[in-house]
Amino acid sequence: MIKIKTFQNIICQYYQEHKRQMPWRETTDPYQILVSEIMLQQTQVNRVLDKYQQFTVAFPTIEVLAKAPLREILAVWQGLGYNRRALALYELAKIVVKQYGGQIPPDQNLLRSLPGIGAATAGSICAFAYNQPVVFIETNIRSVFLYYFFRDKTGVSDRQLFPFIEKTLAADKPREWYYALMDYGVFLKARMPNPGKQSRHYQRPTRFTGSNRQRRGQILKILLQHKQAAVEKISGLLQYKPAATRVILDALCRDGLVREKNGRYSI
DNA sequence: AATCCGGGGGA
DNA sequence: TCCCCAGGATT
Repeated sequence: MIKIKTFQNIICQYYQEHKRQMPWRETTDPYQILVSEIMLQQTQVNRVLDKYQQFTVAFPTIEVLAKAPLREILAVWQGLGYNRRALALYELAKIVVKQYGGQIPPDQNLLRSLPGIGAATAGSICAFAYNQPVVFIETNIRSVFLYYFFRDKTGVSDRQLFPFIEKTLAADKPREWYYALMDYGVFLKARMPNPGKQSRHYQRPTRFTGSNRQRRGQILKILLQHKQAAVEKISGLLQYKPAATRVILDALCRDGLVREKNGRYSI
């Protein structure tokens, strides 16, 4: 078993020489860090960079975001994927402005109670925005600990990993430490088969082309281009059966991303 | 525990 | 083609 100090030195040394620069690492504004964390959920860094800049320019504060029309928010989000995240962020902004005086709560449990924020994002915000020595895990961190402490093991649960994350945590500089861990995880995955496959929680990606969620994205894009439209119109543009198109539209309505009035759909 | 939810870059 | 990404919510 590798010594804790040795492990820490490897991670820190790598970080000193190869740390990645990102705009959200240059700020301590909790709102901007929140935006980046939501965007980074299941989304690679290089695809977030541009959207993050656009979004934080269009909605520079949480108060501005809370007052913005959903349509404008989704318009900026368009192309990033998982559009529910934009809606959740919007709802979160309204709650924070109304109930927390506009301050993003510096507390894991409070954060987790907010829409679109789970354990990983709550931990990230506490570490990166508030420099708290919290213990959390996400995909890059997972890979690092699987590689160094569970080599040749399979079916490893996060519960088994947490004690190691806690023991090795550089509690005097959690923000930098977690940046370093994540950068190292990216590095590991670039030079070997994904260690994440050793995780009990690993799931193979499902195909996207021809999927329901591809059509959801296409429908949202159409509705952003048209003020409103009936099922037949959307179905035609989509080249998809009207009945099936309606099923997807109704699901979008239930999610709160789309509205229906007198048979016409809009955002 | 399994599924659903977006979209794109890289191998 | 396949892989998988700073995950969360729902069932």
